[in-house]
Formats: sequence, structure tokens, C-alpha cells
Amino acid sequence: MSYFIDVILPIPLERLFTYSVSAEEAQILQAGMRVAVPFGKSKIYTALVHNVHTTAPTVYEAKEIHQILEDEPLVNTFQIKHWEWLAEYYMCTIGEVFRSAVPSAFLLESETLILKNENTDIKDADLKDDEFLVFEALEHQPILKVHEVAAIVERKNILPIINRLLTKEVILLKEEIYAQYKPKLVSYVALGQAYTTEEALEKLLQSLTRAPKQSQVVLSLFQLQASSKKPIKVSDLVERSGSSNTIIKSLIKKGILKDYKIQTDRVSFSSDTEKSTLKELNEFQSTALESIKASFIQEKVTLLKGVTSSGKTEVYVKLIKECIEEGRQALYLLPEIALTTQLIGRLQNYFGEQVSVYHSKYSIHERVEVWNNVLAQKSKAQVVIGARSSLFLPFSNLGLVIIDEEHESSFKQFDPAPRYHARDAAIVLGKLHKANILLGSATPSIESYYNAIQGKYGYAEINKRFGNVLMPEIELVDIKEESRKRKMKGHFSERLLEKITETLDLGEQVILFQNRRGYAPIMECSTCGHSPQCPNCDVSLTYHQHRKQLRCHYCSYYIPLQESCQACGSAKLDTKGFGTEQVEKELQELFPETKVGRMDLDTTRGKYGYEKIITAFEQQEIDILVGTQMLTKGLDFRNVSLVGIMNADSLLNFPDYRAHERTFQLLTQVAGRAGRTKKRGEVLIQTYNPYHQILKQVSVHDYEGMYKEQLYERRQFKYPPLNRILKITFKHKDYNKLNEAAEWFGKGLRNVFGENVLGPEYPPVARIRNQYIKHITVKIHKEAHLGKTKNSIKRIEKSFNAIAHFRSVRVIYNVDHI
DNA sequence: AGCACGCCGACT
DNA sequence: GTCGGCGTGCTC
Repeated sequence: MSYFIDVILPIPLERLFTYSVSAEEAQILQAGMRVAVPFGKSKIYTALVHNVHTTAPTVYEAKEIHQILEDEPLVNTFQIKHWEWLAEYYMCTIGEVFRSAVPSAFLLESETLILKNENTDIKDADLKDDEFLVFEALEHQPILKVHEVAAIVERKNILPIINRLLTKEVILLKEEIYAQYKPKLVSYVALGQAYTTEEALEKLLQSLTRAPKQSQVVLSLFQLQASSKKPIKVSDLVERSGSSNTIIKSLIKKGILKDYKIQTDRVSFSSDTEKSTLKELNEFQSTALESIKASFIQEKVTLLKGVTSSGKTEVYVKLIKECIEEGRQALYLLPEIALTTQLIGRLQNYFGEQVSVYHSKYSIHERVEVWNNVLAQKSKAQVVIGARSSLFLPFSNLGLVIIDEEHESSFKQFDPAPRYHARDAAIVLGKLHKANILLGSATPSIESYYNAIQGKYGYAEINKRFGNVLMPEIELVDIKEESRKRKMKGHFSERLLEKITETLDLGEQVILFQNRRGYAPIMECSTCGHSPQCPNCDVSLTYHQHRKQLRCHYCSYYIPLQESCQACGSAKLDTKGFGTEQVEKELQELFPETKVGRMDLDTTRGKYGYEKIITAFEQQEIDILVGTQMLTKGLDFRNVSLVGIMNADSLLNFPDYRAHERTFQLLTQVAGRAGRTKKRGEVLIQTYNPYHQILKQVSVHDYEGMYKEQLYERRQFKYPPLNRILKITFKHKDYNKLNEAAEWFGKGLRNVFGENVLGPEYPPVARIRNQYIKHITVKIHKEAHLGKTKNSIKRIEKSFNAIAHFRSVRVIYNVDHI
């Protein structure tokens, strides 16, 4: 009997691939294990076993696998089911899901190594110049990597050279895969065996009188050992004795000290603080908790709508606690920007070491460790708090899924496939595990609120802020009027300046929100109107003052700041629009005595980027904090009593059916940063459009009104939640080819879906990195059979790809595009 | 996706 | 003449 396995490869191909295995291997192999397999002419990929069987393929001969990489499955059956759903729903391959679901350290590809062939005699004369260069390099370094060869011969395409060398038997090739993950080892020291008695130690110290540094080390070690029974880290000893690693090494050499290594977890939590006891819930929180539980009994996904700072987190904590007491795992999903140290710290205070964190700022090593901890169901990973990718962790016994800030559009993955919505994917995952699922938000998405109203979801709400703090008072400032009367100072209205002064005088802090980073989006010549463009993308370059550069936000192109207009030579250059950087600068001029901080993508790079700024603001080293979106989530500042929104119009004028919903959510969330303690906070919204319906609704906290109006519009124009949106993107570097291809596809779609097809049309930025872009939107009725719909689209794609001319046009599907 | 193979224009 | 561009086809 011969045995075979079907495997998932991490590439965008629809099919599974079949490899042959021996009977012994078939015994060991299980679905979810990793194997290394040869693929194509020369590559080795990491594949995942899908199933083991004995049906030989008929039309080709299955290759043998290269190696089994695991004793135990890395991925469980819940996950594979979940991945299949994702691939099907989001119209991508399971290989693409595989690729993005597991930490990259688990997906090793081979690297071709070039070795010297010792068994042949070569004469230099037989080799051409570049071949000789490689040959010579191999004399110095026995193993070369492909990119190293490329560097040696200074060429990109080195395959011909390699092939020639191979036929001349100068070199050998070897495919190697590396283990990227290495357990972290910490070095410890102890006194050598011979010196454990007091006498021996004394003698030793005497013998070291002429080596004061060394004796200091020994003394320090002795003290450390006396003060704690725990093993002593080399790093601690270095610090305590004020010496260096070299001194310790020489002591180890002499046998006075001995060293040893212990494997440690990178993702451990230093628990100095006592676990705090759970806070008592107030009456509103308790009521909400009861309704949530009641709805869980009916196995309903439940939406919790709680106004900003109403204490939703405490409710979550109660649920998590009950979940882990039942011995089940809990997943707490948050948008990336809300995963702050503040919040993580709070949860760790409640659950101590049972909390693991998982998000994009974690290194691949840390991710592997969290993965393994969840896989082994270790208690330190009972509760996982993380960004969207944490829903791919190998949970085997999930009892609770919380999706906080449920309305956040950043839960939808944009660029590489799978383009999934973490909220929806998490709901499906939760259902697979029969877990309780809770969505939380102060400003639920229209979709979720609709589901709650329809009774599809359970519903609970908290309408009072914690400690009965009043909702902030929101005031709209008409800057059209003010700028007409020339009362604006830079981008500040008189009213806003007055309020800022007042707040600072009281020793309280201010947050200013401007949803754009950089200094100014556009630099424009005031003589001829020309503004510098990116050569690779259809956008104007953005002015960044601190670096004196004009930069493109889509590709990495930049040029130094221009002194004069490139088109007409005029030196009168002006800026249009403004970003956080400019707000910061104006503030420094208006309030020279005040410390101003800025929080945006540019100032929060690096792992501890956020943390520094947040801590500085918390400790009131900063009085005014200027920032983008980032400010809106999960931050809790006690002393902020004023929030200013520099310009609400830039949000409202977004060309997208969600602009109004999003503006409402964003403004409400930012406003929620004001007055989190006793005092009532104040919010000033500057706008050219104070009579705009959405702004009015924000100012009176009228979520219901906003919802009803939006739902009406969505129904009129066939948008979610009543319809599904599928966006198809076409990309190609040839403008004409793209147009033709998109038109052809659009026609095919219109034959099936009629007027539910919009486009093809150019997006606001129609060219990025020299690729032209067009979109087609298909509106699919909620009740329509999704599988059938997708099949007809795939059929159109098939005939599209049959046209050779179109084949090079990239087609990208985005289901439930936001 | 990646990669090899094959065909065609532009330069050491 | 070779180098490197790109279209085409295939991967168990």
C-alpha cells in the first residue's frame, strides 16, 4: 500500500498538492503538521498536512516529501475549518490564509547555497571573468548564498553564471532550510564546585587580592546568593559588581565560576504588583452584564453599546474571569491602535500571568512563543489580548471572544489576501468553538446595530459614564465666519484659543485632533498653481517640515524642499491644507511657555513609540497633545478637560458611503477623551459647516438619529447592511490595457448583475508605484446566494484570463470592502 | 506567487 | 554577437 498526503502550500494557488510518503511517515503524520516539500524545479517550501490517504494521483507522479518538521500538529482542526471558511468567503486561496495565519518563523523557504566542488580540477583559463570571480570567492568562503553571488559579480541575473559553473562542475548546489526560531537562553552563574565551602571561599578571596576586580565579582556573587535562592543571571552579576563580561569569562575559565543556561520565555510578564481584585460593578454595568449573560444563554452574538468611559472593560473582565474559571480560553480583540500599555497593564493587574499579548509590534520570536503557549493550552495563555491576527492562534477550547471597538474599520485587512474582517472572522471562529461572542463599542457600526435591532444579535447598553461623570459638552465653532472676519490665528479660532488658555490656566490638559500627519498635504506655487507631483503615483507630494522634504505617502519617493516653483520659477510657494506637524508648530508660537507633544505615525515608530508619549502626557510633562486617529482609542487621561477638533470637514468630505458614519464615530470617540473624571469635559469642533447634520448629531450625542438617517440612505443606495459590497480592483502599468481589461470585466459583470455593478472607475489616487488602478463595485443583495454569486464572478474571471492580452492585469477581490 | 523557458530589441 | 526585457506556462 502506498501512502499520500494532501498539503496546503503558502502560495496563491487554488489546489491542494499531493505528495507520497512512506508507511512509517503516514503513521506519524496528522492533519496540521508541517512538512518540508520540494516544489517546482528547485524550491523547498513549508507545507501543512491537510489529510493523509492512500489514493494515488492518476495524471502525475507524486513527489516524495523532503522532511517532517513536527511531532505534534502545529495547527488544529478548528483552524483548518476556519481557514476554509475564510478562503471561501473572502475569495482567496487557503494557501494565502495559511501564509498570513501562522507566524512567519513557521514558514521557511529554502535558500540555495553554493558550495565548491572539491572533486574536480579546474584551470583558470576555462573560466570566464565573472565565473572566475565566483570561483575565487569560494576559495575564501566555502559557502555562498545566491544574493552574495549577485553582490560579487555585481549583477542581478546570476542564474546563467551558476548554471555554467554547474555544468563545468566547479560548484555544487544545496537547498537548505533554516530554523528561524531559537529559544532564548539566559546565562546564569554560580560559584564553582570547589568553592562551596566557606574555607575554600576565603582562600579564594585571599588569592585574588591582587585582582581586585575579580574578587569584587566573587564577593558580589556571594552577596547575591545570600539574598536570594534563585539562580543568578550573568547580567545581574555584571550590574551588581560593576564589572564586565570579560572579567566574568576569565573567572569561568579559571573554574572559579561556572556558567549554565536556562531557556526562558521572551513573553513573560514581570509581576511585581499584586493582582488587584475585581472592581465592583455599578448598577448600570451589572444590568448590562446580566443582559449579556441572558443573551449568551440563547447562544446569540451580543452587542454591548456603552458610552465612552462607561466602564465596558470591567464588564469584559468579569466575563473573562468566568470563562477562565471554567477552564476555557478567552480572546480579547482590539484594533491595533487601541492596544496600549495602559489597557494591557490593567488586564495584567486582574489576571496576572494568565494574559498573553499578540500584535504587530511583537517580534517573530515572541509570536512563536505565544503561539506555542496557546497550542499547549498553557495557563499563561488562557487569555489572549491582541490585534486582528490573534484570531489565528491555535485555540482549542475557546469559551469567550470579545471584539472591542467593534466599529473600527482597521479590523478589515487591506493588503495582502486574505482581506478579512476580524470582527466577522472572529464571530465565525467563536461559533466553531461554541464560544460566547461579545461585540463592544460606544458607537457601534451600522451593521452590528442593525443586527441587534433585527434581533439577530443580543443587545445590552450602558448609557451612563462611570462615576456619573457627565457626557462632554460639545460646541461647534464656525470657522467660515471667523476666517471671513479674519479672526483666525493660523488654524485656530478665537474661541478655541480662549478655551485652551482657560484650560491651561486651570492646570488641566488639552488634546487637539487633526486627522492628517505631516506639515501640509500640498505645496503650491501661488503664481502658477503648480504643485510638485510624485513621479510614480498620481498624488501631490506632502510637505514634511522637520526633514525639509516633500514626500509621497504611497511610495517612498521624496525630494528636498524646493526653493522655487519648478514650472514657472516663482519663489512664492505656499502650502495648502495642514497636518499635525503644522498644528504643533503654530501652538508653540501661540503658547511659547507651554509644552506641546505630537502623537502620530511619525512620532510613534518603534516598539515603545506610543508608550513614551503617553507616559509623558500622563505625567503631565506635556500640556497639549496634538495627534491623529491614534488619540481616539483606549487612552484614559485623567486630567484632560478640553478636546479640540481642528477641522471636521476633512472627515466629512471623504468620497465614500461610510464617511458620515465614520465621522460620527471618530468625533464621538475623540470627544470621549474629555473629562473622564469628576469635571464635565468640553469639546470644540471647528468646521466650515456648522449646520451639517452629522455634526449636530455628534454634538447632542444622538446615535439613534445618526443610525436611522444612515440606514435610510444605505437602503436607498443599496449599501450595507442591506447589501454586500464586493470591490474588484484591477492593476496594471499600462494605462490602455487596464482600461480595456476593466471595461471587459465590467461588461461581463453587468450581464449577470445588471445595474448592481458600479464602474469601472478610477479611485482618487489612480496610479500608485507606476501601476494604474481601476475599481468595480458589485452590490450583492443580502438574501442572494453568496456562493452562486461568487461562482458567476469566478466564471467571468476565467474567460477574462483566457484572453491572453488581459492575463497580465492583476485582479483583486475585496469582499465586504470598507 | 515564483520560476524557467523562449522570443525579441539594444548595447558592452 | 550577448544581455536582459517580458509574455507564457507550470508547479503535486
